[in-house]
Amino acid sequence: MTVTLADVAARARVSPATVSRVLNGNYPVAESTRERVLRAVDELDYVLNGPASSLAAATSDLVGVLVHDIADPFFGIMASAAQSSIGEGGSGRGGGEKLAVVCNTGGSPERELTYLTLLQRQRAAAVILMGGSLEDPAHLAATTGKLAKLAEAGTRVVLCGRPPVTGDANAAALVFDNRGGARRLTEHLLELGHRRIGYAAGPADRTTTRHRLEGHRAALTAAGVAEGPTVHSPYDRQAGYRATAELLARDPDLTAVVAANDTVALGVCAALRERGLSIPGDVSVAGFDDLPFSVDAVPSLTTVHLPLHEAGTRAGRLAMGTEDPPAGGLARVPAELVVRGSTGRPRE
Amino acid sequence: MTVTLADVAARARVSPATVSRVLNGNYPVAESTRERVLRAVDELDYVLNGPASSLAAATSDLVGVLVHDIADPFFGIMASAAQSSIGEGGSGRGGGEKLAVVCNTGGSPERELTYLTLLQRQRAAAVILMGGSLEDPAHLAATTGKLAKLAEAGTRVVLCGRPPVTGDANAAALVFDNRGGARRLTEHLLELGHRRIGYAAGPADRTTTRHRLEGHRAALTAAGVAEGPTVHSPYDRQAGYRATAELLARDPDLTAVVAANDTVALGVCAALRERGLSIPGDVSVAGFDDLPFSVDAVPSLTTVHLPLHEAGTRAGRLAMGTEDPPAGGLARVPAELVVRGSTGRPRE
DNA sequence: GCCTCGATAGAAAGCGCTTTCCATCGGCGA
DNA sequence: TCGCCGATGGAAAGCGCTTTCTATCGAGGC
Repeated sequence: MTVTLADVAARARVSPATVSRVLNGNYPVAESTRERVLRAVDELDYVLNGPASSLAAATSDLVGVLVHDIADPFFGIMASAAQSSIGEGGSGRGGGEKLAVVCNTGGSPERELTYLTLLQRQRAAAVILMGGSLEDPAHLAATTGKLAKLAEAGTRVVLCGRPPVTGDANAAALVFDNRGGARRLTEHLLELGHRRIGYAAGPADRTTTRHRLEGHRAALTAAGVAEGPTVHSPYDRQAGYRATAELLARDPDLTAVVAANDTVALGVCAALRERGLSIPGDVSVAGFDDLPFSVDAVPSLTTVHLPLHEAGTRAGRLAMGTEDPPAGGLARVPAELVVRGSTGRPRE
Repeated sequence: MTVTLADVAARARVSPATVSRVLNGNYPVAESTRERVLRAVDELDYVLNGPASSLAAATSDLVGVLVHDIADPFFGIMASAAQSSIGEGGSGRGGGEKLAVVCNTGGSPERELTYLTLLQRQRAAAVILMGGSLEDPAHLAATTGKLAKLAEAGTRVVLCGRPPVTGDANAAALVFDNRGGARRLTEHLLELGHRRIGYAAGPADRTTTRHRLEGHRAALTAAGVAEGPTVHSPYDRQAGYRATAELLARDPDLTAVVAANDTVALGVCAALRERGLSIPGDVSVAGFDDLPFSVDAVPSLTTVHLPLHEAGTRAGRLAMGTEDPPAGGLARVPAELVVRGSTGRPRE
């Protein structure tokens, strides 16, 4: 029914072994033979049976990319970049065509684990975990254990924007300088003269949230400025909207609000505007990530630029083995302050 | 080294066949036996070998989701919804755990074909194609042929936001009412009194572009209003920005600009604002899709709402076979006009 | 001119699972 | 009490490929 490798072999008048060798290209085959085989493949419209191939070779050409939320451009950009760089790599088995698959964990540790198991089951060639992780110890232990098992089974593990757990030696990690970026952002606000700064943070139990908050606090401490109100909430627009009400309730005289990320900042702006507060006239607003839309916001958003595309590309290369893992298994990705229109001097 | 099904069988003192049956659950196994097996699985930390399983069963639990651009929320939202509904479906083989993998074609027909081949190779259980297709006949023929082959091999094919090619009987299709939505949008502008309307269209060779443009023109024709300038460009912000310059050059007296989608509309707004034109005071602007950010735009965007989440969910269910395919294999998804702040009466 | 060696190609043994027969066993109707 | 049936579980034959391990054939080397 379906064409098998044996059919191709018969047609090309060679053994199945030879066909396999031509297809995988890691064994010398005479040019004339190769051509004959390729012609047969073409004529029969043969498609390799992936499962059979993976079974025999004990590895597949699947690369898993785990993200918290595909619909969020933060992940979309990284995932897309990773997928491109994975697609272009060309030396592996099966003609080097790797299938990069992105999986949406929804930020849930259970689904993360489920997907990791599924990928382990498929004998994935590599796994990339994007975005910060939950700091819940139980979750951390479970995930780390699973990753160790994957690594042991020959699956390459890459972390992108996720700090490695100590002892997690077999994963290459790309970590964003969230702390430094957040610090510079708050310093910028302080330099402008702000002294009452609210902070609309992300979920309390995420590494990313903690690091950004730490950077923010470090700047305040260094300047000897008292910390303003902080509200934790999810990484979405609604959250920013609601957090703003809370922030303002806690300190009606805020002159600036720092948001966990650009999306949250959008919500903050909407809430502020609704109360008749002008930006940055009455209140300055800052985001984080520098997502594409932040330049289009009105006013355009002061934020911290994260080279998401580059990071994703690099993660993809690491997963392919095209790029050597960084020394110590960990590379820092810089975060750069971008000053735009949403921040200014406080009034009076 | 790695634990195999045979190991589990030995430990549970049953045959491999029984273990397989317990794991796949489509055969009666005594409760006590089942428990023994599951305990053994747990104790040995056994993970099924996917390739082996797929090889023997001649099908895998992979579901491919092809999108033009993951980083675009339009696709992100649909893909994410599809992935959720696929993850929750629970009756298939391997415990019903399907692995929904999203693949980024970048809008390139070649990559689309490559991914389809890769999925065919993996014996995917289903494939979902999201977003309009290129209308290039060669491409259409190639893709249709490939889809036919997939269907023939038992892979379910679902189109979501992509019109089925005639004769492509074995695919279930969800099509957006792009024509109707665009028509209502332009009618809205006409009712407001606009007579000089520019159109920042998408790429000329996409079905989506064509349908939206057709709807727009239908409204104009019905009202007896002459068509304004139209510029084709990609579906991104930059494109909208540039298109606006062109549109204004062709007709400096435009009172409204309709954009191919919300993202493009954002670029249009930016360009307009930069020239000192107020929205909607000087020029009204409308988008399409109603992506989450459009409500946050300033002014908030008048657009056409597409139930992307619902469509994605439905596509996922169709792929899982959880939902019956629509009669005739084709279901229309409504597109609803949403009037917000970016459109108003033309001046004077 | 014979033997050795490099370059190719074939034979065959799995890879780890599923699934089609069968075999077995306890219970129930006659 | 005997035979038959439904409910379970085992044996074994693959699924389609990869990959040793060999075999063969020319070309040189001495």
